[in-house]
Amino acid sequence: MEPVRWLTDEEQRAWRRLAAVVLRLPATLERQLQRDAGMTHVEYRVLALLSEEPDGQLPLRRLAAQANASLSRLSHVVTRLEERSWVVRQPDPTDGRTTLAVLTEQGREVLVAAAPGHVAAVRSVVFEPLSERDVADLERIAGRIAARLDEPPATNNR
Amino acid sequence: MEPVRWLTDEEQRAWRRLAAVVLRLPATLERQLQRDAGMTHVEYRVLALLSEEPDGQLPLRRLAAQANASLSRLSHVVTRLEERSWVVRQPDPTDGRTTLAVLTEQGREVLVAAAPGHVAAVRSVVFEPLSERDVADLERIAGRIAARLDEPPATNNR
DNA sequence: AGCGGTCGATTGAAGCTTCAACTGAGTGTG
DNA sequence: CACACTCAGTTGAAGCTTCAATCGACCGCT
Repeated sequence: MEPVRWLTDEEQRAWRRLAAVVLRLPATLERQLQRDAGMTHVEYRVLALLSEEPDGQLPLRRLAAQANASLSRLSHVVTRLEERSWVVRQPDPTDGRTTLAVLTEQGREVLVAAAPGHVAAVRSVVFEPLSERDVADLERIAGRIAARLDEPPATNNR
Repeated sequence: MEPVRWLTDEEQRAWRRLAAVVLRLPATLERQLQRDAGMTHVEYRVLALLSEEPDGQLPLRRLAAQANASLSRLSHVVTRLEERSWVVRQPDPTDGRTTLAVLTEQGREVLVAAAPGHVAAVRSVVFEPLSERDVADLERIAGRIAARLDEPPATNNR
C-alpha cells in the first residue's frame, strides 16, 4: 500500500479543463449531427471512414478500431446503417470470418450532405479558439495521450 | 451557400488525435471505476464535487453544471446514488424550487475508497506521457476549447 | 394581487452502449 | 487429421443518456 500520489494544483487545473472538453465535446457534436443530419457521431464516422476507402468497404474489425469503438458497438451501428440502406454487409471472399461493410450510393449522398455542417461545427468549437501554435501543441499532446490509450491494458497503476 | 471550409492537413491530424482522446478517455476511466469501485464516472464526479463542499451538499442544478451533465441526467444519477444511500435529497429551505443533494457518511467512505484508483488511472493515462510543458499547454488549450463549449448556443457556423 | 414567463427539477419512453455468452472460421501443433 | 486456441462477428439483456412533456415555485410587471 504505497502513498497515493494526488494531482498537483497545476495538474488539477489541466485535468478539470480536459475533463470538460472530453465530456462536452462529444455531446455537442452529437447534437449537431442528430439535429442537422439525423445520425449519430459514430454513424457519421463510419460513413466517413468508408468513403475514404477507394472501394468504399472495410471489415468491421478495422472500422471499429479506426472509429474508436468496440466491435460489438460497431456491429450494432452497421445494423442501423443497413436498415437505412446507407451501408450493406458483405462476406469477405478471402476470409470467412470477416464481414465487410460497404458504403452504398445513398450512404455516400447523405454523408456528402452531412459533412459541411459537421466540419463547420468542429471548426467552430475546436479550431476557431485556437492559434496556429495551439494547433501544433494540441497535435503533440493529444498524440501522446492517444498513444497511451492504445497500449496499456497493463495493470492500473505503476 | 458559401464554399465549405474544410480542415487543413495540420488541423486534420490534430483533430484525429483529439477525437481519439475524446472518445477513448472517458471509456477507459469508466471501465476502471466500474471495475474497481462499482460506480460510473458521473457518479464518481458527483460524489467528488459534494465532498469538496464544506457542508457536503449542492443543488442539483449546480452539480449538473460542474459535472458537465444535463440536469435530467443528474437527476437520474442522484436517484441511483440515493438508492445506494450514498447521497440523500433534501429540499432547499431558502428556495422551494431547488433540491439539494447531500453526501452521506457512507457516500464519503466509498469515495475515499475509490479515489486513489481513479487518480492513479488519470495520472497513468493523461499525465505520465506528458512533460511539464505539455501540461501547461494542455491547460491553455483545453481551457480555450472548454470556454467555447460553454458559450455558444449560437447558430452553428460563422 | 394577478398573470405570464422563467427556473429547478422530475419522469418515462426511446435509443444507444456495454457486457457476456455464443457461433463459426481460421491457425498451428502433435 | 484432430484438438485446442484464437479471431471476427453477432446477439440479447441490462443499464445509462437523451429528449420532450410536465410540475410547482419564483420573478417581474401592471
